[in-house]
Amino acid sequence: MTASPDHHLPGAVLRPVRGHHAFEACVEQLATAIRLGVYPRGSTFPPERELAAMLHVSRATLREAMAALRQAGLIETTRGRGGGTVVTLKQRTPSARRAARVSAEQRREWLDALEFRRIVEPGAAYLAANAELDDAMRSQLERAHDEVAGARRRAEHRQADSRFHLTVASLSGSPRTVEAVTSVQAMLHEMLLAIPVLETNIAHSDRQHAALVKAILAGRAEKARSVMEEHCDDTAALLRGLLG
Amino acid sequence: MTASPDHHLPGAVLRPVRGHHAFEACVEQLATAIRLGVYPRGSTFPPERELAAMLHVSRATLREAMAALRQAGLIETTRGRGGGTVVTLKQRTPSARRAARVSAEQRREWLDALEFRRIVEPGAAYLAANAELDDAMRSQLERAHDEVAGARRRAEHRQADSRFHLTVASLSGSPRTVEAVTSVQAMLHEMLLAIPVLETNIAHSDRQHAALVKAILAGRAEKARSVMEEHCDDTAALLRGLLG
DNA sequence: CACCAATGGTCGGAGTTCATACCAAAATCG
DNA sequence: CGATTTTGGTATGAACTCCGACCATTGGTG
Repeated sequence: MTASPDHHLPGAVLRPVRGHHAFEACVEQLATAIRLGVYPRGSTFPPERELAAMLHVSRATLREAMAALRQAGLIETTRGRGGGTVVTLKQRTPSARRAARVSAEQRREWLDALEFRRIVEPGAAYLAANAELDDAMRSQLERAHDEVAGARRRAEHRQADSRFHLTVASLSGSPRTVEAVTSVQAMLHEMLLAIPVLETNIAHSDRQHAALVKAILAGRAEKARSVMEEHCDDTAALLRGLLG
Repeated sequence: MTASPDHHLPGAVLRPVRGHHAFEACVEQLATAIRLGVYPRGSTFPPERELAAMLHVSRATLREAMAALRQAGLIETTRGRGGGTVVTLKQRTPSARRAARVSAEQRREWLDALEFRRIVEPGAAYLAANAELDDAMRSQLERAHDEVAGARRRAEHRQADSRFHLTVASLSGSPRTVEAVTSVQAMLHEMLLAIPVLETNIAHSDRQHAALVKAILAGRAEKARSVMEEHCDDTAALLRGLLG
């Protein structure tokens, strides 16, 4: 029996096996972690050998990536006991001129990320609400929420918001879900930097966060999901409007 | 202002930047495409130069991967005009002894994939139902469904089922969603090969597929999603029971 | 039958990444 | 003050991957 594949599937399913170089992927992942507030300004990276192990690259490759981050002014390194790498990045607010230079390809990628975000973040909220959360986890969620509410400057608020979403994802207990949410949060961050948005309705966003926290802590999975869907839809509607 | 990161986030968010070698990733992706029925037995791969471009690897690396697949008996290659690479894999049914040797790490990974599947496949169905589908797309979906219904042998049915799910994902119009569904379908395939399951209720599964196709073609996004959720839950319940 | 096109196969050299070992700086401790 | 520990920094050789060019096979065409 001979058959040919449905002609649409190979093109849809096959993809670059590894993306760009290890070095570049390293830079990107660390820069993303900094920008999303996983390593806020003033925080320190794990020691090189440990971080290389976490990223599954050689120390040489990691060091090359670190050199690039230093060059970009994101980190500073000191040697010797008590030394290490400190994050120095001062977050920057969006530039009003960036969106005009966004390519059609970039636009498509951003729209795709918004679609995917609307799948994975509500899914994460649903799993988090269904999970058996211990007191430490519940505290993490409440603290992450408080940090958003307590953030004063916009860039600080942006990072706190990312950490909040990443915290929800981590409570899902699903590594694949965490990875998916990390990638969409990275893309969202990129979009919000590139697109000059009006101040989002932070009070409204905080109310949604509060409702989400309440639903997760109460174990109301469907409620958690629908609040997160609404939250994603609100951000997406704003960004789509500006992307055209 | 100095801060340390929430101690849970770096561990959750940082991940291997590139996985294993390009060569190994190549083998894995092509073997997965074969096993999921994207390239069924008797079908031919695109020419080497084209396939290398699709996977973003060198011809040399691709050729090494092809050599490994030949060695494994999955493909055969002939040179000259009208030559190329033909899939020869005879699908195999699950071995009753494999599940006993599954490591705890593998088990965790599989359970994670089931959780993630329950997020991304309903999400894909929802997007597909919301998408503007032209006649060609509607035909693809109906044909994929018919192939599942018409498959007689179990391994053939398994591949047709995968192609059906990949087709739904491709109709979502979201590359990230397609990638997510591809990865969970690959993992599901692995699980179903490793775990000796009782014959699933194919008639029930077909009814769920039919309901899903109907909902997607009618543009009923919420319905499509809930049917897919039920479909995922049924498979997951069976597999979880067997995984312990 | 010669030529051409469409495929796979091979080669050489360069770039990237890795593993291992060892050196240097800086802080702590006895 | 010397020894130790904890960090970053450097060097070397091997493995992996890539690129470009060219060769070989096979089938189609005029």
